Amino acid sequence: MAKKIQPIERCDSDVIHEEIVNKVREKMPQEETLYDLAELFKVFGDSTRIKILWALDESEMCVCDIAFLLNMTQSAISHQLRVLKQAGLVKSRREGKIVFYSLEDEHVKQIFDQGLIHISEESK
Amino acid sequence: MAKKIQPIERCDSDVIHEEIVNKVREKMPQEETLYDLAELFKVFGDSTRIKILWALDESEMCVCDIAFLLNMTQSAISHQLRVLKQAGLVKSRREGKIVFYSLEDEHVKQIFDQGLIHISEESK
DNA sequence: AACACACTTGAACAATTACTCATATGTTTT
DNA sequence: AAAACATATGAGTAATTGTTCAAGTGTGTT
Repeated sequence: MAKKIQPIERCDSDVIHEEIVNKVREKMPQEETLYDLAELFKVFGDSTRIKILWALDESEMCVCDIAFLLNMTQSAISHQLRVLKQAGLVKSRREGKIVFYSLEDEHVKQIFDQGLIHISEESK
Repeated sequence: MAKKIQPIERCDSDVIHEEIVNKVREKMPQEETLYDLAELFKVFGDSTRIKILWALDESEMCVCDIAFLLNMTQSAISHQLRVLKQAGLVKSRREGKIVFYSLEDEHVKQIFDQGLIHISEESK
């Protein structure tokens, strides 16, 4: 993305909404927390990764099986697994030549479910 | 992102993992559902939008107040509000010159909370 | 040792994206 | 009607990202 910043002129309704803005500012979580939260959701924001996570929620799988399941190259899957691992969403275990991946914890499913609730509401 | 596709050669462990892959494939939701889910999380995957959503969870606000709160231009905020509106996450209401935005429903907070749980687990 | 297999990694490229800037729209005030 | 304000929108741009391709690492087999 690009750069942020710059001094912003406040609109004329300043006086009117001053209190609201101050109240909201007080209650906002730390900048860093919100950034981390965005980073986490960014990881969920790709259909390949969503599919991988969904698959792993069903069963531990090796890289080549995930690639086969999703009809993608091992390389592409491996790159995405790296992203998922860095986000702390999956873990791996080597068994000879094969590396098995599985979900790191059960939060993934819960995050999915909340998303699905929104989607199903939407399509009404 | 680039394009997907291509015929993928299955790895040699075919026979061994065939059953698992088939079982997982059966249980996977529709392609479109997973795509929509990724699209939804993509919207959450930007810290500006996360901040806007968080602010609106505290209080209905007009564009210029959000811009002031986040120290960004009205234009930038307006562009992001458009994205949020298209995703069905926020709604707007005009009052004279001013347009007030608010959350469309209460799912937003719940999706946040799940994300925060993951983050706090992570930092242990 | 040489080879094959499962996976990882780095560079390159196309597609996407978040912002800026300039301009347009809609509303109120004069 | 003209001017001012709040917001929206389109084009342009720099940064980011997901995939491909080629080459690398690690493990088992011959």
